[in-house]
Amino acid sequence: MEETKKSLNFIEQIISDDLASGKHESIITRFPPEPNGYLHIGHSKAICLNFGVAERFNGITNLRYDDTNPEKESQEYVDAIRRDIEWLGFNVDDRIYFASDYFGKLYEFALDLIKKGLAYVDDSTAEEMAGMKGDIDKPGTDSPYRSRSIAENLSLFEGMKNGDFPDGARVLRAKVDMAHPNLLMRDPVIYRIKRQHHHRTGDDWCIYPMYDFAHGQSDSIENITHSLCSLEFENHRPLYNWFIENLGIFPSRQIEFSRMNVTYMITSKRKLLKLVEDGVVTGWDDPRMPTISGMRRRGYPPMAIRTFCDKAGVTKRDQTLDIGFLEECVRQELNRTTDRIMAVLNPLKVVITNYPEDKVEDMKIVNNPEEENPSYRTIPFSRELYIDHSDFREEAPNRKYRRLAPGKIVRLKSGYIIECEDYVKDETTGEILEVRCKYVENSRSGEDTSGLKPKGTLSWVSAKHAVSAEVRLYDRLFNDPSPTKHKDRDFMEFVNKDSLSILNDVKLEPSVLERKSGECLQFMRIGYFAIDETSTPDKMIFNRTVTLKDTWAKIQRK
RNA sequence: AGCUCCGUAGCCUAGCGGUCGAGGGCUCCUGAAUUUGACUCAGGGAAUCGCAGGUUCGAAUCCUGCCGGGGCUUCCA
Repeated sequence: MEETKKSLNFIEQIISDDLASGKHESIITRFPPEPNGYLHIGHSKAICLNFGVAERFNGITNLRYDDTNPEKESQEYVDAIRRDIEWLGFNVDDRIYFASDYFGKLYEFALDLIKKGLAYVDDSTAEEMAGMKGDIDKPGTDSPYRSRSIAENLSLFEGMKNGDFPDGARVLRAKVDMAHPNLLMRDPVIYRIKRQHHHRTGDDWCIYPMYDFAHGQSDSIENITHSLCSLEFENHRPLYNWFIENLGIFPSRQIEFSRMNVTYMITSKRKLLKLVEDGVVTGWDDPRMPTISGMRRRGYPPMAIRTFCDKAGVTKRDQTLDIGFLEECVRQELNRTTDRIMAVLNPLKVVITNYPEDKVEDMKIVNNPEEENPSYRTIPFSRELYIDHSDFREEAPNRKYRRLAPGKIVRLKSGYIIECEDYVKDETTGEILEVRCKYVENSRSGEDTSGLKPKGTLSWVSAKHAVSAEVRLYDRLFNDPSPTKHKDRDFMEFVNKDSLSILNDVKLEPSVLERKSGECLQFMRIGYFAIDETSTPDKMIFNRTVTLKDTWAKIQRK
């Protein structure tokens, strides 16, 4: 059966046309992060787009660090960015570049512009320049230095490069048009003096190119055919093209798409940094962070993030995706890949009164029923078990209730059917301390001849075999879907104070001790949990990745 | 206000002049099945295609105007 061809997004259509018309024989895209922060969910869209589109059209993608502002950049970020991209599953081994590698060429480009009479050294202060820039509806005025001779510009620019002038004393500007309706075209600054140690070029340079002078030319140097960026750079495109035309270099084409927003998440590097610095979270990789490293630690599988980005699509409209959609992608991926284990978050002791004191049975249980050829393991069953507090009520609330209550029977998953006879309650606190049940001897899972049909199935753990662990329950970091969209309120006001709650005595089946750090498991009937990187066999720590869908909770809410 | 981009259900998206009395996904609702109230399956609800004109035998698709929303006035990227 022919699969219906997936439609092309608008960028893929452009590429497809360029290939069909012969404008390009093959394509090259690039992902150009500035190494001044960690990659987040928004970047993952750009990554998936650039690498995905290249893959689709048999092209290639460069990772290019846009490291032209040493003030904020560092090797730490360079490493983290690469790790995140590779974790998402994209190979960049032999295609890693740095804008800083082009500083020499960029300098030559600047010289070329000066010689063509298209760039000049300006001695004005930043304030003076701002004053001459004009306004949104007022044309700017020419700088008094705009008409300097080529020779003077050449020597002054060389002086800038040689460190003859203090930081900020002069800048190199492109000579475009001070009356241009697009503010970015009013003689933009293209080089500034900044004595700042660069993480790669060290102290080789004391002048650094601005974004507009570095980005397009770097694209061009690498023969990038399609330079995909977010909408905020739309106004930069005329400048991007102006430099390429006037320099007469390879014409890369910039195409803008809307960036991805996700409800209850923020994607401003500055704001994320504030969360880290203020100690709202434990670091860039805190499982509540929308960073790729945070999502990794949380247990989100890379494929889920990729699927999410692919399903989100690529357009130029403002895009705000429901965080529930992301979580659904995570569940879908985890459902097919994770093993199910027995876990009890809030342990309540169950004593099987008619089960022998010292008897232990190995019960067979499937690891992951979604696999084509499922494998099995065993878990111990004994007289004293734990079930979850939420699975017992002193009285069934309604006919839909399928769990345990006095007089009710229930199936213990992969174990026996039990009937509740009695329970022990602390009369002062009202807390249920213990539930007493009888098991049905011929109801053993897989060989049940009892004929009983309990409505509910509970998860359980043998008390004396249980492993106690810490479980971190994460909730959304903000309690407002768009914390940064309020004109009169700071996003920090919306931080969810209850975004983390810790359970210290979660009971797990003993097989968890064999699981590796980072592994994600389904706690049956509860959710997906990833073993934290700080977890040890002596003290296991799990991060809740996402809950399972919970229809019962929905019914109760009504 | 000047430039620029965008406007299809609560959210994302398909659509490229007739096959659209607008398709898909998420969400929502109902039912079936179930040793996970998960997964799966069946069905259902939800869209004045921003508005108004125009072109055309025919417009979500083309044109014009209007309305609404976003971005831009850093020696950041």
